[in-house]
Amino acid sequence: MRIEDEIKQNKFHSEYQKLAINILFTNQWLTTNTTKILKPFGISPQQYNVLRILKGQSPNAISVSNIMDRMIDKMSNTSRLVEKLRQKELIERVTCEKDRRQVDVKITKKGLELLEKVKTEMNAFKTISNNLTEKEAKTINELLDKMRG
Amino acid sequence: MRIEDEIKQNKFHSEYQKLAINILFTNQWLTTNTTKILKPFGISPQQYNVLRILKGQSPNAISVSNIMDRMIDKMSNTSRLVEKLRQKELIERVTCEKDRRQVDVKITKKGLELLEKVKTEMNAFKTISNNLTEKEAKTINELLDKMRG
DNA sequence: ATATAATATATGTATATACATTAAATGTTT
DNA sequence: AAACATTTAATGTATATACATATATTATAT
Repeated sequence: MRIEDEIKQNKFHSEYQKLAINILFTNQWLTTNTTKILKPFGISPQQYNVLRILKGQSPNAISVSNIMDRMIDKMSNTSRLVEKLRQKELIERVTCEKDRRQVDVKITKKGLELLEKVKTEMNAFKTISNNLTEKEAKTINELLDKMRG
Repeated sequence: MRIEDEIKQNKFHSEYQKLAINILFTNQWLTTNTTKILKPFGISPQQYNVLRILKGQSPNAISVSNIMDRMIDKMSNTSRLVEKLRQKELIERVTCEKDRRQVDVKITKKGLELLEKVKTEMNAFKTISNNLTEKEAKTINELLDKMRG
């Protein structure tokens, strides 16, 4: 559905202004869908992001600031997100011996198992790949990168 | 900067997965920039969205649910956002006489003046139009609409 | 060696968000 | 008209977020 109809606004100041609004709206659409998929698993999209970062490093541990660098939302409160995941036993947290300021974080077996289950559900959300060709997806990716400069 | 470098992830499962992450990241980038511009004016991006919707209807008033339909983020707590704006005297709120469940909301002179000042600052944020041609912006708009189905 | 700066993480706080529930007014059915 | 359903808005509540500040540790400068 056209963004014009989604937010009942039929004129935009420019194609650029429309693009800004379209990105905000599309993000909302995507986040709502993801949140719904994750809800039965008891984790938020941001916690999911952290788990996937940790899976990428597994079986190694990485520091909290290292996680932050890799997060989609840089402004997140990574310490508290990590603590939430620890309470659910999805990750482990140990003070680094070499630099005692750092905290080494590692995904647990339980965390990896949860990600596997989530993956099945995520694969069911095929709207994007149903509606776009791979070439079109690539075009958007290149233009978004160009846009941010 | 390429999304790969922004989040230090050099391989993606597919162009589609990369696109989902790119949209989330670009949204974050855009929201951070907008929040910074709005901060000196004491309003959040969501409050700004409501003000612009009301400006679009001005000098007429519209109901809270009507505002919600036009908002980028449909899940927002429009009642509370409206109340915040009323406290700042940027909008007025009157119970509708014809249907006493409804509340008619209208932007004030002060609200319109604030939007004018914000506009000047927003115009200074030219990153998008500097980095993309109008045709490229249009391409993304069309593809995002297509993507959501 | 001591003072100062820089770094890593955690905490405090106000606001925002998601979602469920409530309350009031209006519509619909019988 | 009475009972029930729907709509509109507000409120309650738990969690998340943004941003400032604090604390501990390590690095650097004097």
